Amino acid sequence: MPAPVNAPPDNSVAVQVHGRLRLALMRSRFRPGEKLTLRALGGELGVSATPIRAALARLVSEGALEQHDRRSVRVPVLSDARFREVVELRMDLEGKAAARAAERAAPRDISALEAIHAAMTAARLDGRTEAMMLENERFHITLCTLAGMPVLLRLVEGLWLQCGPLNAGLKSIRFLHGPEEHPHHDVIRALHRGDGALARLAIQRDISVYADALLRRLPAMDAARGTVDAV
Amino acid sequence: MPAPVNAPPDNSVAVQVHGRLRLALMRSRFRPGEKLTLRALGGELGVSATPIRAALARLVSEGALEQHDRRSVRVPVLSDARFREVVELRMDLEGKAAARAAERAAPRDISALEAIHAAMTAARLDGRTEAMMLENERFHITLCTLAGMPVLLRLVEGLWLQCGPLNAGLKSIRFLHGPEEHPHHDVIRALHRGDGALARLAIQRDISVYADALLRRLPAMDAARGTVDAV
DNA sequence: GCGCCTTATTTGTGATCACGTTTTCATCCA
DNA sequence: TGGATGAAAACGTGATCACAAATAAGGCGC
Repeated sequence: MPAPVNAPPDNSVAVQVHGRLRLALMRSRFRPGEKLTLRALGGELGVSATPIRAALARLVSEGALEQHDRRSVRVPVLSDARFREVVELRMDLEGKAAARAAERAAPRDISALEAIHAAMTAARLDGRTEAMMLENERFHITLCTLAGMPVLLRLVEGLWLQCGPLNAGLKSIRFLHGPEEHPHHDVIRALHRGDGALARLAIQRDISVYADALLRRLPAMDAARGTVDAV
Repeated sequence: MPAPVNAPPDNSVAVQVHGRLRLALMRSRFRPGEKLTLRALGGELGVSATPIRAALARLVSEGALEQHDRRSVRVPVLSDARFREVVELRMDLEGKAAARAAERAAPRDISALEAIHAAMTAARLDGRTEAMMLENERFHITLCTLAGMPVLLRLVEGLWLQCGPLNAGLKSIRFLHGPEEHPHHDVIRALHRGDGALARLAIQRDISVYADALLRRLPAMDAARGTVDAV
């Protein structure tokens, strides 16, 4: 076919590709260090190189991909130190967002947050790990939304995208704490009380214990899936 | 001409355009709310639409531009609240970077910082405001580099890009404090002593007094150059 | 003189092509 | 058999084209 004939149904093809690649990145569909080529992705997704180029450019700017030299974009390797840095920044930024959210959240906002955590707990009990992690992300992002700070929200989303590839791949981090003593409950309690300092501490504890558990399992994971040894 | 004939001299045309647009944004060459069109920019820069598209996509992802609906990227208006938020985040993030830099900086790093501040002071005394603000940015960015936190550095660069358009347009903010009591001196002193807490406070004070002065002059500036009233 | 409908221009988008560079692979000589 | 060499395939890049949607312009009826 010589040109696009039918109307774009919902959104631009480029943003669709961007979303699909973003999701694939979050789920570790690509190995760290893997080189992404335009024609291969285009053939796989059934589109030409143009929207792929746009999507890759955006992902590079968002920090989700790296371009070592020009003419090769790669999935970042996310070293140990880099992961620690992302976690530290997340604790600062999400901590601030939680504190601000506690001072602003309306009851219905808190209810929405409780619903998300309930869905996450349900997925956890059913063993649907991937759905659980998706709901976990929704919890954190929604909390940041409640802070009413759009610039901060963008920053946090970017950090999630960067450390997203690590989250997938692990299967059972489900027994860090019992369902009743999950740090999210402390966050919700703090929101109900309007206690900003408590909300900050709670979300920071949540991030911290999760990251620590991830860091302990990280060497084993690296050994399991073969990371592409870079040039 | 039907196709690119000569070899790319130094860098890709797309990144050149990206840099030029980024610089133009920093210097307020575009009015807030102005719509940027592919063909117009392409004609102005003498390139086709393709590299312009890539550059605009990157700038949108970096937060330097907004796309209200699809098929129209605009220069953000940067409301009062948004500017305050960017400043608050800069204080947090650059404060952390300064503290970390104080614990890590080698003497030659501090010397480089002093040289930048000297160049900035010279530009200030000569009345070269634009050069002064450029050196000021170099000071802040270099300080963040010294923290050895690449992710944090990216975030701060993005924040500078977002509030950059405001910095230009004002001419004489030069008399906030005498040349000897500039907050940068406190930062450098703190680096020499390896005092992280002091460095954080100093850079935060620098950001704060500058932002306050800017906020006071902001309504007058908005009245002066006509902001494009959005649709 | 004013509002609505039709037409013309503009704009973003995706596909395709041409070109230069890089990488890969097969061949050949020592 | 091993390492250098040549050709060929692959890749990114920028220009160009065709098309759809949106905006602007123009003309008609009232």
